[in-house]
Amino acid sequence: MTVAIATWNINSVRLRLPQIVRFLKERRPDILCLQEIKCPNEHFPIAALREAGYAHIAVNGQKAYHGVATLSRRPFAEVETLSFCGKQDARHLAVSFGVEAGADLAGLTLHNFYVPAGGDIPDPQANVKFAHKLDFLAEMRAWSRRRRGDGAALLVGDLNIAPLETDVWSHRQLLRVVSHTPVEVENLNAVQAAGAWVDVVRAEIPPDQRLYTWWSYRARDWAASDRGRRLDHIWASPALAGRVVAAEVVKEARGWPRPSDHAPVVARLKL
DNA sequence: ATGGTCGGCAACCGA
Repeated sequence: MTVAIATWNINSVRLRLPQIVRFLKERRPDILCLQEIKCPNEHFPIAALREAGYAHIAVNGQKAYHGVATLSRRPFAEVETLSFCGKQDARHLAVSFGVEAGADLAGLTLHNFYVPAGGDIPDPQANVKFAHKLDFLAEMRAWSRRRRGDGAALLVGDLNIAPLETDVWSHRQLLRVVSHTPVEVENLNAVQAAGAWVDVVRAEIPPDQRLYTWWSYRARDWAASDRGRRLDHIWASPALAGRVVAAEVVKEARGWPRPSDHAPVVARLKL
C-alpha cells in the first residue's frame, strides 16, 4: 500500500469548500495540507470536512490573511506551530504520527508552510514585503539545519518560489519578477541544502519538463496562455526520499468552477 | 508596454 500526501493553496477555505470536497472524493489522499485558508480557527469548516472522511483536522488560522490547515484520515500524535520573524502570521503547522496512525505513518512529521509572497518589487531596501520574504527564508534555513537528521519528515506547501528555469513559463522574462529572482532561488536552495531536503516532485518529473502549480487569475485564458509557475512543493528528508513512487500536479482542478489560482500537488510514498 | 483578476471585508491590502 502507498500513502498519498497532497498540498494545495486554496485561497479561502470557506469559498472553496465544494472544490476541496470534490478533490478529496476523487483523489482520496491520506493527508491534505491547505494554505491561505483566510479564516480564524473558529470559522474553519471542520464538520463538512470530517463528513468527507477526514476526521483529524489541525488548523492554524487567522482573520482574513494566510492560515494553514492539515486534514488527515489517520490520527495525529502531536500538533505544533512555529512563528517566524517575530510575527504572529499563521504560516506553519506541523503534525506528527504515532503507531495509532498505522505502522506506515508512525514516526512521520509533516510540516505545512506558507512562505510570504514578497510583494512586487524584488528589492529588500525598497520593499519591506520582499525583505520579510528573505528573512523568513533565512529563519527556515536555520530551522532546517537544526532539524536535519531528525528522522522521517516531509516539508510541503506554497513556498512562493519557482526555483528551476522549467518551473516558469519564461525564465528570461521572470528573472526580475518576485518568485523567480536569483536571490530568492539562492535562498530557497539554501533552505533545501540546510535540511538535506529532497524535491520529490522533481525527482519524479524530470527537470527538463516544464511544470507549474499556479496560473494567475489575470490571464484571459489561463490554460491557453499557460503562463504558470511552480510555487508549491513537496520535499522529503533523505530517509523518505527513496520511498516516493509518484508525484503529480492536479492541473484539472485549476479549471474547475470558481477555482483557486493554485493546483494541488500530490506525492505517493511506499512507507 | 501595460494592465489584467481574485478574496476578505468593508476601504483598500495582499496575492
